[in-house]
Amino acid sequence: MDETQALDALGALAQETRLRIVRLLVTAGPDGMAAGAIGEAMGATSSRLSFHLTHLEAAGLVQSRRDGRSIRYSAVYDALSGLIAFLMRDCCQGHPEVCTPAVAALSACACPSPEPAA
Amino acid sequence: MDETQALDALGALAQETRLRIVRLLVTAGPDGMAAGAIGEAMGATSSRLSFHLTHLEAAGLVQSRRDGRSIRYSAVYDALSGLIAFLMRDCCQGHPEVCTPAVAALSACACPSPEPAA
DNA sequence: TTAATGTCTCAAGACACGTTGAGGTGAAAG
DNA sequence: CTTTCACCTCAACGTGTCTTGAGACATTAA
Repeated sequence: MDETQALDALGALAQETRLRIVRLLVTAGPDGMAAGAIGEAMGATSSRLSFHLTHLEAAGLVQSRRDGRSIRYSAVYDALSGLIAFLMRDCCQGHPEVCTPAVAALSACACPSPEPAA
Repeated sequence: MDETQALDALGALAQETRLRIVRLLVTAGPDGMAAGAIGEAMGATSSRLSFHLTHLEAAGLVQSRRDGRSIRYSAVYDALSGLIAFLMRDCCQGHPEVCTPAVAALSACACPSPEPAA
């Protein structure tokens, strides 16, 4: 992820409704949710919801596919992990003060295998 | 870090000049840099720079202290790591697709000790 | 076809954001 | 004390963002 993509992603996440949508879709898993279900969870009108979903999709954070008369939205995990990696990149240039607490927070979660394939 | 703080931090980072300032200050280390040196690196007028530095300080991402006739700004590492932890929190609820690549990216860097004190 | 459902598009308005330029404040030097 | 330097504050302007409401499009059922 380059700076332009990171700025798009950060801008997309820097809005209450959109941040909640992404968090909702991440927990919803790969199948995602229908737009209507998201709108109900957000308490947003269809127009407002569509605006934010379009914004998130343009930023590459979510993707959509039609399913019958619904449209299902799901999180793009690569985009989110890419953004996190982008934010962590700097600290590795001799200043691990950012990385270490982040990894500690990670380890405190229930992630199965926190070590890479290498 | 709660949602409100995360939104402030994301909004502060979602702007080219501010994102570059933060990245510059993270690599600059705990001593930080004088406002003038930051402005020179950014190619920004003093007014514009001050606006963005004030914005970043209000978001808790940087802090300032006077040093002679200069004012030195430095990154607040806790805020950045807190934001990253906030973004990674969701994935741990059964969907490690976000965490794992992020940790892999971390390990690919030269961070000395990627395991917490525990 | 007609009707109902789910979602998107568009225009308009209110509001927030980023930049600029002029001017002000605090600290050091002569 | 006056000047210079480094930086901040303020008002104003153009631009972008978010919300709303009306309407259109696509899909399915009767």
